[in-house]
Amino acid sequence: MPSTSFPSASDAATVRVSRSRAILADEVRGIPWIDRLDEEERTRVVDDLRVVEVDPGELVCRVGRPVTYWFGVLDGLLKMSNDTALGMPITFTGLPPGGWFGEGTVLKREAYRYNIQALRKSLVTGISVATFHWLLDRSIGFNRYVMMQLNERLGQFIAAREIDRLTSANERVARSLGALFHPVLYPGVGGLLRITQLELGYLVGLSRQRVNEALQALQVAQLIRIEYGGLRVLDLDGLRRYTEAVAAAR
DNA sequence: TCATTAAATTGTT
DNA sequence: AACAATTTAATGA
Repeated sequence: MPSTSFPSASDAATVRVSRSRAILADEVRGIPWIDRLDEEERTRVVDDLRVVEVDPGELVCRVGRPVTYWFGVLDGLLKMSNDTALGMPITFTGLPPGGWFGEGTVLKREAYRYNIQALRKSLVTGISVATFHWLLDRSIGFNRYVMMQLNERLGQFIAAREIDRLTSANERVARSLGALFHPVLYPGVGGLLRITQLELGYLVGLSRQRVNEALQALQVAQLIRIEYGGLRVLDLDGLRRYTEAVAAAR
């Protein structure tokens, strides 16, 4: 298992729907918008929801493929990325538990505009395009959630552009973590983000060593606490405001 | 439930 | 990239 490279999207397998199963009652609780629905809506949704286990490197959806589902992460960690014209992959964001994606393309019934790849063994669920639109046509609560989602996601993309311009590795890690700990977008994360330093490296585009170094700096700055297989946030605002100048002033 | 072993993750060079 | 140290997960009595 080489630690330097991650399977590229081009030669990775795509998850098949035939591998999916029905959702368990316990797993339904991990869906942030389920409480916004009434009895009838919830029944139809639970009936429609499919769950599939995704192995590291596997693709949940691929650029250009027709939209089939609106996806959500129940457990694990996914990466949203795209290939530039030059063939270099650019990571937009990580998707921790509680995150839902693809609403933009589902809304317009277009093809997916990015690749979603599992960084680790993950549990992914989703509802069909038909059910998505059915909900959109009758549930105000669902509409509010989707609107919030679109709005917050826009903010994330803007933040991602800023992160790309940052030269300091410490700052990049800090800002990326700030995005990953988004309490509204990823309510499943809570105070503890389950992510290894290797996975964070794939996400931010840094070596594991450099990520380790950055995390230690952030821990010294009292912004996070490093735990085995994960990170705990102590100061979310501080993470987002973090700059090298502040650290140097210590 | 506990002890042992294997695997995963972190810290360091 | 390699290595040692640490933590967790798996196994079986």
